[in-house]
Amino acid sequence: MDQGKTPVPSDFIRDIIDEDIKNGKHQGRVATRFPPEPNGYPHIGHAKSVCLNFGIAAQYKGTCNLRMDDTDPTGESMEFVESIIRDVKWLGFDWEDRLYYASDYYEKLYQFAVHLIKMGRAFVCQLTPDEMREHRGSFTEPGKDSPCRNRSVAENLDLFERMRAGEFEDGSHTLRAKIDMASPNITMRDPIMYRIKKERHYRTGDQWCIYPMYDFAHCLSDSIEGITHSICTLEFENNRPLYDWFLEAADVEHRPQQIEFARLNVSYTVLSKRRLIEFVEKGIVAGWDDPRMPTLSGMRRRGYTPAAIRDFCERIGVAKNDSLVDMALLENCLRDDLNEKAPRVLAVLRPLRVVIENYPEDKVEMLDCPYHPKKPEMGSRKVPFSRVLYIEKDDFLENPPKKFFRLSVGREVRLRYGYFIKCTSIVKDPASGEVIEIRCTYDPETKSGFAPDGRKVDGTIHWVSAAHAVRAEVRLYDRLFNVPDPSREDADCTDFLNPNSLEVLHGCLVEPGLNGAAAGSGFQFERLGYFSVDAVDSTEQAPVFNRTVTLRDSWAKAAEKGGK
RNA sequence: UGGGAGAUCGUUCAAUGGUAGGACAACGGACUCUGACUCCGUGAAUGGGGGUUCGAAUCCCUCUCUCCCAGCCA
Repeated sequence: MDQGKTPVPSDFIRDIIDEDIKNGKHQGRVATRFPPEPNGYPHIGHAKSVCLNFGIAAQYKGTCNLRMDDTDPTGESMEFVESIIRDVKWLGFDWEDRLYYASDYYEKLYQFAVHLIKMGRAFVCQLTPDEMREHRGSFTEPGKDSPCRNRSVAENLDLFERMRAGEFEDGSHTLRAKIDMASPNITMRDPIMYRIKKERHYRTGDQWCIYPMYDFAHCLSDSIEGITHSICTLEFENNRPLYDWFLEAADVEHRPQQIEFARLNVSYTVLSKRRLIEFVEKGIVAGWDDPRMPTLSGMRRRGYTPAAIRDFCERIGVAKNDSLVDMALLENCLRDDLNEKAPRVLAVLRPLRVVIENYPEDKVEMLDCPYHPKKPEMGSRKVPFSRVLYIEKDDFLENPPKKFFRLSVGREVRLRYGYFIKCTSIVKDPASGEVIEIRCTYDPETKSGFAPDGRKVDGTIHWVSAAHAVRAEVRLYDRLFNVPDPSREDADCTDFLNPNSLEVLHGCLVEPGLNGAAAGSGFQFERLGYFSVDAVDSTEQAPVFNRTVTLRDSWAKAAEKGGK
């Protein structure tokens, strides 16, 4: 597993832990957990939590458990469990043998519930959902006690047992904590602990028809596992008193501490699981691993590296402010990592034919091209050079503006790791007027990349040999949305979908060495960006590339400004 | 509206009574067989108003704004 950069641990959570250790709380032990509900694929927002929890555990030489918080059978599945396991592993974290499921605690939780009933702290309620809502009151008005609130312990015990036995219909009965219907914190108004759902659970099957609610299950699961610091997101702040209440009421010896931090938001993307599910179901994207998705599986397929994501999670920091992190930071982290690791190769996305008139017809030279300009240890490969080449369409302009460093009639450029070539004339399609071929001469003395007479060229462009190049399909991805904060702009953020988030390029040409390159491997196409192999066409062995991220391009930026 | 939480460069995270700093973004320059990379530099912030103090981002008061809570979701 590749290692990321060293963590820079300093945030309010670590301050709390330092203080706890100083005070000997939990005997100085640190135990965290990452507790996803397996009802979707994990995304970059989960990565923040994963890095935080596992990072803290590592820093304090503690442990971090992976726990499936599967207390609601609706929407949960083994497919999602598997995606979580795969992606957390991929990120580079190891929970050793500590993979747990809240569903494994169902019996224990049931016994805790029985205990609460016996202590007179919970009761079976027969209010309908509508009545329950009505009894709950509002922000400004206190709630009303349920008529069932003062049942005897014996009756509650009996009813709860029968709930478990399946005697009642969904929604007809609930088990509720007896707290305070007048609490200003609505979470504390006799919250539901168990509901009846005669639904098959992906792990426990039909064994249970009552399922514990989050607030009841989570704190006790933490306690069972000996978690010391239960780190969750800000929306659970209101639930913290309840977290503590259940721990106290259940009379457990171990009392974890809940700490909340702000969840991640990234500009131009949406990280709401509900919405991601919607994109998949509506076919807005091709699936959970669509390279445009902010899911870890999508990002992996796009060519993101675990190290880049870990680095990002460190750089964004941990705080309690609502924040919207600039996508540019994520891309910067990725470029930082890829810049070190990605081999450089030659590829042409939009080919323009070049004929070198003074180069022999049948001659082929194998030019030595290093894989990384600053890392000779990465080695090199031989790339064929011949009379007919293809260059990037963008690298030739018939009427170049002043600061254009590339090819134009009468101008000379260097072919990367090749020769200087000079454009002598162009061939146009008589019908469209489009430039379809450019004719050049080369200077045989410039093979080293330099001219013996010391003359310089403005630009160096990339190329492939026509006779040797491999055809490839290249998919260019862009942000899924065209507003920075789609989820805050409107309830239905699909109004802000970027229609150009995917562009498929056929007829791209890559250097021969990329023939049959392994799926998942990543490269930098010189001057074009970072690309990763999505798949290899089984019949032609032709690679299909995803563009991982673009290179910074000051020319494009200048051109964009100048054009306006 | 009741309760909870938060407000620092464009963005994000620091600074916990003593020179407001880093990263990303922006801009400028140097270098360059990738207009990349790298390096150097510049501009840029304490939500408003009071108070305490020799000194306040930090403590107090007040105002404003933002987010979360009225699922038998998590």
